[in-house]
Amino acid sequence: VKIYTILVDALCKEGKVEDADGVIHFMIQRGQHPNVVTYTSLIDGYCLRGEMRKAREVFDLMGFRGLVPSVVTYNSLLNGYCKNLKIEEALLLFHEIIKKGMKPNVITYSTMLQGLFRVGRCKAACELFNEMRVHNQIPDKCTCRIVLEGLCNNNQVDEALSLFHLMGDNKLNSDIVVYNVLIDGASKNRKLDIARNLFKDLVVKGLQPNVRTYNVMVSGFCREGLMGEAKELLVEMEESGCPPD
RNA sequence: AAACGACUCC
Repeated sequence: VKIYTILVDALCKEGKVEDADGVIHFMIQRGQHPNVVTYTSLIDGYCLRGEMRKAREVFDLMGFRGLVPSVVTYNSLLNGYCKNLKIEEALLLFHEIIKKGMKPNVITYSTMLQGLFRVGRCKAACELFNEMRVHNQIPDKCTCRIVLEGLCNNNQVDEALSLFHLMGDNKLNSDIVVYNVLIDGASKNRKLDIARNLFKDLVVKGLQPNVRTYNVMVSGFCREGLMGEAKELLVEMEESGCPPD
């Protein structure tokens, strides 16, 4: 079952969901019954393609077959709803997890947070962000990135920055991805001065800008028509051993 | 642990 499941998962990740479904039928014929992990992989496959109806069918089918969805199963389906902006379904599912007596984990919360931010429901997102600590789910780097990006995408760069500073002296400060998120957020909100400061700041902290950092800065400059500065950065990329892609 | 969340452009 394990080896078949690995196959199902790999096929799903390549978008070959119908092949994966075929493998599952084959498994059943052979008396090798798919388990929760197998079905979860298939659900994730459908979600990645935005086929939420099919994903839901598989989810329900699991139930009929007497399998109990795990928190990962819920997370996969939740992610599908969030990515496809079906926020009401996502919220329903989120509450269903709790009703079933399961414990949402940090990934559940992060996924839900991202969904709320994507539809512009910042207030609800921030409340959820507070609520997760109450339930002893400690936000990790990934959660923080989602929240900061969510704020930036909703024209709340200043709030994102003060939150970033509040989060202070932990691992976030040495996370280049967080800087990428903030720099991109600032420049998209036409606050290039802030972006420039963040860029300086990360260098001061001894962080190495990566290709994405530069891409974000360069497009920021271009957006404002500052082609000179954009070119300077391209040169800097070559010099610092990080050639443009 | 065989399954889930994160950064630019596309």
